[in-house]
Amino acid sequence: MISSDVLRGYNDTIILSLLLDEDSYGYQISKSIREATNEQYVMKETTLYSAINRLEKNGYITSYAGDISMGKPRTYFRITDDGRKYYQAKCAEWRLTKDMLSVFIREEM
Amino acid sequence: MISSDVLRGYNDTIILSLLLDEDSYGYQISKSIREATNEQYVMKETTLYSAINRLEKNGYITSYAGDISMGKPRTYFRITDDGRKYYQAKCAEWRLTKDMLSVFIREEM
DNA sequence: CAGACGTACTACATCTGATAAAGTAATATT
DNA sequence: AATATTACTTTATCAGATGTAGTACGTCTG
Repeated sequence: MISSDVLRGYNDTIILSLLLDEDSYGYQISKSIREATNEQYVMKETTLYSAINRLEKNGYITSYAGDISMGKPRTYFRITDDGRKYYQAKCAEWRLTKDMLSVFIREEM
Repeated sequence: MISSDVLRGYNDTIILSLLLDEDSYGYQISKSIREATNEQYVMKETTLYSAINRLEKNGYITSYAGDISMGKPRTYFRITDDGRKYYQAKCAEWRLTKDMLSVFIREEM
């Protein structure tokens, strides 16, 4: 089981990474994450939407009404230029963090 | 400069990793972290001590009075068997998390 | 030997992101 | 019209990080 604490602050990055490929909406984003991680990481519904709202508030994504499948119409999200920049910055930060923490992680004992 | 928020949940692991080598006390642990990361990561004083208190409360470390250098006597910390187990579990968790998140991190764009 | 100084913490308040529980909204189906 | 389905929103709570400030204990200096 994956600790959500270490991913804290990276849920936004995960979502942006998917939106780089194509516009998407809540349920599909959630599904993509599950599939990309072989069901290892399932982002909670409230975590997903609070991340989405934060991203939109920060100007990293924009939304537009989409088509209907069954039920309430979907809201699609598209990454913005600021979102791309933020994504790149977070990727760089992640690489630094990863290398740094690896100093304290031992393969075997 | 790395934000400790990124490492949230792994500050405990970092401290345990240092205590695997030798017993230590607050100030020295802090210094070791700085040195091991080439000053890239400087754990805040309050973060350090709150992590230490949490570790002790959870039974992952024990403390004993040490000698004096100048000022208040040091409290030394020693990792327990439970602490070793916890450390190993966190290392395993970290490897999983690292691989998982790497799916969403792109080297270049 | 009193007061300044240094080391080693502790207390308290605040912030952010994750998340549980529950509710709302819009549309299709029966 | 009632129910089901999909797509969210609202509200409240929690933990870990961190800023600000203060305390405790010892040495050093005049």
